[in-house]
Amino acid sequence: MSGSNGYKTKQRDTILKYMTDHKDSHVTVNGISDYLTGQGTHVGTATIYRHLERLVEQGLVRKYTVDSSTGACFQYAEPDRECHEHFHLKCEKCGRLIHLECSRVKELASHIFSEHGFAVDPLRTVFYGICRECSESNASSDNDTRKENPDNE
Amino acid sequence: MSGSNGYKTKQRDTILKYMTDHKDSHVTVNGISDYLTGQGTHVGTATIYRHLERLVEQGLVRKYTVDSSTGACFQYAEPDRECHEHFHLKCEKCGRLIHLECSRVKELASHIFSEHGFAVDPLRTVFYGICRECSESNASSDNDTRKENPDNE
DNA sequence: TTGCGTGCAAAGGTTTTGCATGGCA
DNA sequence: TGCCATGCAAAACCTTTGCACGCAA
Repeated sequence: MSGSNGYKTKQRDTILKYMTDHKDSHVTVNGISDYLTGQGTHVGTATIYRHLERLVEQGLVRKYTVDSSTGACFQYAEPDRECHEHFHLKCEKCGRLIHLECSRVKELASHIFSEHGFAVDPLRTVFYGICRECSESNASSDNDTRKENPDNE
Repeated sequence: MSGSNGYKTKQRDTILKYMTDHKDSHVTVNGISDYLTGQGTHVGTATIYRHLERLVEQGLVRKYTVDSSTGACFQYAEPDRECHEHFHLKCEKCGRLIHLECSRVKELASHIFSEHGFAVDPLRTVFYGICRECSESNASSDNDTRKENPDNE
């Protein structure tokens, strides 16, 4: 347990600011790097990885792994309200990652815990299926949108 | 949606046998490859990937992604049981796969479809978390009950 | 014979690591 | 001044893809 969070550097502030500015969506290391480079505030990839890893350890950032062939997703976790738990829907057709902020899902997690003794981890749990757009366009023709980079809304 | 499962080859049988022999634990591509090579039945990595991908599409195998920096995990799913009817809980501690027969979960799937337009696929969706036994013994200090990592490090 | 399956290697992508340098405390 | 942080590149992985050849049907 190290009491210090490390030095306060410009890169640390830059990354943390980016995370808090995008706390409503999940981001990738590539996305962060590209954005910062575009802003003229280039930060090395290794530095981003190292900071993100530390932030995850500190509980300030959550790490999602949707697919093993794509990269990891990160999202800022507000330290105030830990109840900010939502689940993710992953469309197997277009690869989109949808945030599901729904009380019913949280109720189910509570039910599974109280009745079945299983503590569901929202961080790891992803619902796989077909999203509305894809299921509508699926009936007519085949859209062969392979699984690839998730968008960033 | 092709009705055929492809040719019946020696490699296909070998991989499928390995999966059914290890249906109580999840395995990695590397683990399969190493084991088969040790047995003198070498199968190319690409072939393993291609077969696993097909088996996942057929619903015979489930694919887990625990972490993006490690590889994907696969586990055989018995076709006998009506696994399309219920969901699965995967304990991240002991690796056990729990079949959850619960109407509340099905209700949730219906809710997500009707309200959010997303058709959840029960075959692919797995709830990650900690099972009752592991959370009870969690107070003590057994941390790594990994039974399926022969030579990781 | 036809066409899929296989193996090997190369490619493509993500994440980690080594090392010299720069910056915080 | 002493370390930690950073950047760059290389390394280490995981996974996919291309292509020639083999084998099932």
